[in-house]
Amino acid sequence: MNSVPDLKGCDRSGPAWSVLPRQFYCRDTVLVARELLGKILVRRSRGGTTAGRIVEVEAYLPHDDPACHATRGRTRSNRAMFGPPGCAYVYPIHSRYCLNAVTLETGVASAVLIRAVEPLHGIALMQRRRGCLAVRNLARGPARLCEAFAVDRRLDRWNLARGQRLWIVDDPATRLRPEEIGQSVRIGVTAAHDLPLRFFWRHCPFVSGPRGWTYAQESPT
DNA sequence: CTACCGATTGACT
DNA sequence: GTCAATCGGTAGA
Repeated sequence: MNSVPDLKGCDRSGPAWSVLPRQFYCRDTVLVARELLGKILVRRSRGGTTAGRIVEVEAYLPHDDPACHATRGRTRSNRAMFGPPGCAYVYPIHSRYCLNAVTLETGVASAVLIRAVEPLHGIALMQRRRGCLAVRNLARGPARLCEAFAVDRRLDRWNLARGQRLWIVDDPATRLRPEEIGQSVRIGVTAAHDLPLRFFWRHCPFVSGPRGWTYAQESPT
């Protein structure tokens, strides 16, 4: 269950890629967000398998973060965020979907939004699902990503640590150095637009956002 | 029930 | 660069 035999063409000779365990997500949300950069998102469905490298994420915090969907309390719609870490939180917006990974601990609502991946495997399938040929645009943006990976509400609360249907694997060959990680304010949010909780792989063409942002922001701290 | 709004995208000037 | 389509979630009558 831990190997990814389907990933022809992007598998590398070296240590086997392992599914990120629940423990990975049971940590500080910003830390999880930064470490998710470079990991591989995998989706296996009846139509086939797609995989892509995570290059852009945003953190949504449990406290003092008005942009977090759970900031006004628990509802039927956002209950995934209050559930166990390591599960998916799929939220509909503008008749599309966005994929999050729940973090921290059960009962505390926090998550990492996966905003963009670099398509690695199953590109033809993504092109068909998206109705788009340009590889750069297949999964650049949270809703595009979900369409390319056939992620919808049925995967809300799905356990990403199971290694089935939808999961994330470590790629030991890819470790981002701190200077390769850019940081900026989150895109599109109206509340808390001052918090720098977006993290992305600098100089990566598969990152979303207005032109220039990719290279503009330096990471403080 | 209605009214408003959004963690978006793609088309267009 | 600007802008509107689109629809589920949420709040409020």
